[in-house]
Amino acid sequence: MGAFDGVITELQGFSLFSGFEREAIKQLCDSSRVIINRHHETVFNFGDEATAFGVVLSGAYKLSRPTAGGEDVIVYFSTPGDVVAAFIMTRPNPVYPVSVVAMGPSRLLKIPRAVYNSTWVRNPTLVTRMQMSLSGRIGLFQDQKALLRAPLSSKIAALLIGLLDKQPDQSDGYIPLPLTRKEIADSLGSSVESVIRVMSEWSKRGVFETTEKHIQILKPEILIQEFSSQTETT
Amino acid sequence: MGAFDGVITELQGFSLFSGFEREAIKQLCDSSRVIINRHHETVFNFGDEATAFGVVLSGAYKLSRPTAGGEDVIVYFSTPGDVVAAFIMTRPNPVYPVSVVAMGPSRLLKIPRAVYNSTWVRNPTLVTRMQMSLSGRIGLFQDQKALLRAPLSSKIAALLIGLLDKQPDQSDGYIPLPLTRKEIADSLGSSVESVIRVMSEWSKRGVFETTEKHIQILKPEILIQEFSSQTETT
DNA sequence: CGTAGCCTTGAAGGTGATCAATGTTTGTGG
DNA sequence: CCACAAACATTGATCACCTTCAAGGCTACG
Repeated sequence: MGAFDGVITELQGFSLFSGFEREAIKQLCDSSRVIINRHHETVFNFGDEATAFGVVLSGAYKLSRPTAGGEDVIVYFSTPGDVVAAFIMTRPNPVYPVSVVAMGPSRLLKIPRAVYNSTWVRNPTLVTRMQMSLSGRIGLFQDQKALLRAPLSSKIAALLIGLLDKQPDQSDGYIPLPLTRKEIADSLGSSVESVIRVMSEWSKRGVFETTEKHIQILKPEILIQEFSSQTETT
Repeated sequence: MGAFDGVITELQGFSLFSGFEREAIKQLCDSSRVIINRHHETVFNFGDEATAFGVVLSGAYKLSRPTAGGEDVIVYFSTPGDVVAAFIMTRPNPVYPVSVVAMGPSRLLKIPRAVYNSTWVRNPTLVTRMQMSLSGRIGLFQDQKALLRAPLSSKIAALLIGLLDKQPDQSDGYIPLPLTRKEIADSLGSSVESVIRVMSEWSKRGVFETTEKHIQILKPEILIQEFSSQTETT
């Protein structure tokens, strides 16, 4: 059990477990394992029987599901501290509602379903925190829905600002996510080409820089203005 | 307390409370009141301090929130048995994330926030059911996101089928909702005119009929085909 | 060193938004 | 009970944004 000590310390740093005793966390993570993933590796597959859920320890994972057209939609970007697939653990015969794929080198604490139903739901504090996390996710969906009629540039700006807001330290504008234009398009329900046209423009203006591993936002003001104002020539 | 007996029987009929003892339900509904609303009456206002949540008893309520453009987006249509605003009760100083407005004559059981935090979260069965309801809502959002690139006709078809699926008895294609084209547009992030153009076509073909109080779907096959197939001349 | 995935740019076309005008229904108060 | 305002429904014309299709270059990885 010594190998787990570091993990428990990591978990204590997440708001989900903040203030929890090490011993309590250890019980909540009974029989769980740390999964180490490389870029593009899949942890859970859409439609598979859901036997476990996870807590993101480091890196990031994208949650996606197929559409009728054969394309994929990215539903959510999970960053450290996020819980994935936990909310369906209480269902009778759960299947994964999304695929979970690593973005860059990432680590996930994989916890058996039985632990959720025996231990997690019995802990009132944890239940409350989970509900807050859940309602936060719903809030995100609602925010996105409110942007349905906004121009594509607003949606991209909102996405980037949203990702930045999730970072522990947002002051430097650094988003440690290997995010491709295709993934942005899949997340917004748009086409790669359109996303590129908007972002190249910003890139020229020095609004941000991207490498294959991260995004560096240099002028967040422009993004904020973009998604709050309706009248913009781009 | 006799006046409440009928309400408790109603609640027992909802999946949220199925199998609960009358006495248990009575405790969960401590200090709550039945609110009777007419068409267009507002129960909760977006941004107001959230002091209570609700359970829809009869009729329906639309959940909407304003957008940057001054328009409204309809986020969800609540029907009997649905819980509204419950998920934010555990937050420190909650405000309503949506406005709740009656669609036609409706009744809502309004429960003080304190009851949620003292009684509801202590009941493991109820917590599990709430989480299932919540994850169902998230599933809906994901389904909608998967349709982002689909033509408007598919989105409208999916909305109607979704509403029909929520009805206790769906076999007759009857949806007891006074749903306007504008509300459909606001729910899909589209314009009234576009919605009308699609629906008039269907109306001519006898796919459905609408009155000021309900929707009668006559040929669900056509709707199902519309939103599952990608190639359709309409 | 070849393939696959990603990025980029251009041209053409379509779906749906916007604007405008009019008809219809509902609810309200005199 | 009538008149009027307000909300909803409808139809047409125009236009913009974004998609689609096509083609080429770049980089990473086996």
